[in-house]
Amino acid sequence: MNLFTDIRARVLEAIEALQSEGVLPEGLNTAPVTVEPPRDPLHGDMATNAAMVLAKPAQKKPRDIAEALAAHLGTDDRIASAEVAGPGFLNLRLAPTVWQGLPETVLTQGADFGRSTLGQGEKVNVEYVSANPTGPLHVGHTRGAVFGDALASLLDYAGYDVTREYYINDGGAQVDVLARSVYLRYLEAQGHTVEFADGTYPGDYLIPVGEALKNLVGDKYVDQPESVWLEYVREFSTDAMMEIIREDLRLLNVEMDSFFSEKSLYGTGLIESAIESLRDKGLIYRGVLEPPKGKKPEDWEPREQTLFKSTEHGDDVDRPIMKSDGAWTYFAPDIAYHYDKVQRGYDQLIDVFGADHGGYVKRMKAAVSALSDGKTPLDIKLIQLVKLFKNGEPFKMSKRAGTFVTLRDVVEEVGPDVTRFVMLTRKNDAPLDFDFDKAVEQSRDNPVFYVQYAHARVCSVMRKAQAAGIDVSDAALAQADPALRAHEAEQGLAKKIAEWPRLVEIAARGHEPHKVAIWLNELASELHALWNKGHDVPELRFLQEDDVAASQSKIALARAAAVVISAGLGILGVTPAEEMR
RNA sequence: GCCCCCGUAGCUCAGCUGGAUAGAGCGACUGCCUCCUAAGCAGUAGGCCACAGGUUCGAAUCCUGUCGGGGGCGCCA
Repeated sequence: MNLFTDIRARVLEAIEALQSEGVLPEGLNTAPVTVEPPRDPLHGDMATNAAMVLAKPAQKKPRDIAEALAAHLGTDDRIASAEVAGPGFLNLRLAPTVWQGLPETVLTQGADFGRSTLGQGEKVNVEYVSANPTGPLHVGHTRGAVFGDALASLLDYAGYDVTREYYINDGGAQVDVLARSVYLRYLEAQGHTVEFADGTYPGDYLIPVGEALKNLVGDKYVDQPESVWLEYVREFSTDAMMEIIREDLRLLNVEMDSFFSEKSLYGTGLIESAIESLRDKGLIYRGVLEPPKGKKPEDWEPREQTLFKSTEHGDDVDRPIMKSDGAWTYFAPDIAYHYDKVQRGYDQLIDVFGADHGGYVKRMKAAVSALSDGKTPLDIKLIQLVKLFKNGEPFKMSKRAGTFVTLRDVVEEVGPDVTRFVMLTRKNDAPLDFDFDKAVEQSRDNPVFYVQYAHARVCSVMRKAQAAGIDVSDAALAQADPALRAHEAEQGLAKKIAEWPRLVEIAARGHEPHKVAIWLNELASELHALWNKGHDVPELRFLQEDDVAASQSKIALARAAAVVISAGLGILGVTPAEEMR
């Protein structure tokens, strides 16, 4: 149930009525008509721009249209008043009974209040994390993991059929590097002294992998050339790394529906058929690219390569898909992978990349556009860096030295709930400061705590009420008398709650889960405010001494807020706290 | 040189598929605990929404340009 779309539908009815009365001409485009909360609550509960956007096509004064609409809308018993304001806004005030009745709706629908049909069951593939299987996940991956997971949940809640997918980059040279590094650890486990040259991974996390390899194959690969052991060790190592990564994701409560291996594209004809598909469209040719300007390419020399005409689909230059030695570039398997996604019948694709991959956005979009004949939209969300702070000091990491702050480090320090929430309080494309101290601080400026606390307060009231023998089951609260929560301040909270379904749609449409986190903070603020008003105005306290009916009615409102907080936190993957400790 | 992102209160940031007098937290100042958790609430102060044009009934929001910050730019993944 979305009050805003309900009322918008009512406005459109009024427009139609005016058309049949001949006041407005037929054939007006009503798509730009919106019904939204006004910036200033003094203007009312909802405002529509209908009169202003229709004024020009209808060749009438906005205020005249607004007056006519107001006359029609005034007859709806949900609408208490409709007044024309400013340049032609129509401000609507809803009947108090609408707000008083809201908790009943919420408590009847539970977590489904806010669930939307926006997605119409469309199939969406959200690809995220997709870290190279060369080591544990670090903080940067963590943000991508949390973002992708929350986005997937949000889209699911908004009515999409979502697949969470991880693309395993196990086909390139970096897994050979991994294999060599593990081989060194293997030799080490055999008692050899080894040295980690540049271009190997010196991290300690490979020590147990080397040992495990020793336990499995004994000394079979000692003193053997790479050609003997590379393939086996590579497979063994990537499997071990993926196990570590899956375990890291479990720590964050991220669960993938599907893992797609890059390696599975090689030698199976999948890359070839993807490229063939492009060739059929006349988008593959042999050619020589211009050198990039302004970047002084030291060893640049013209080479003829096999190119994808990505410029036909919005890219700046055409991109090589095959090296001059005839091997595929990394872009080729990426094309094949996305071709596979298109073939699997998704209506929409979303890729979550690190911000350092910003240069690949256009070519990937071009590829998907070409492969799907423009039918499958691809949205690429870039995740900016996470800057870590501890004791006010920036926390540095160095992958080269093998010491970096891992996902596990963060989660073990502050827990999955805090990790997830903090990472979702900023837009994906804005850098994020993550302060370990602030993240666990219990104060107003820690949004995790603040929202959790609001939920816990409601739970606290309910415990008190229950102890007093009051039935606070959702079923009982839904039956409570709405008229006993008629105070203006109580309606204020109800109005905030009523925004939830609309917020879900806005956040889902924009692929912006951070909006959920920010809105939850606002909702929590409304609840804390009402709570504190109870200090001065006893009738606003949720628990009314010796008045079961009033208590139930007011607690129903609080409980409705808690239900929505819980649903919102659920999308973010954060557990709502029952009490604070 | 080209492409992408960003520039909003002293600080950290919301708001951006155009809407009325631009918001929140922190910091500063002032109030509120005989009362469901003061781990909270209320209020005051603080702005040329980087700059200049354009589109529009209306621009922080869309377009163009300038300046400033970050990221990226053919065989590397």
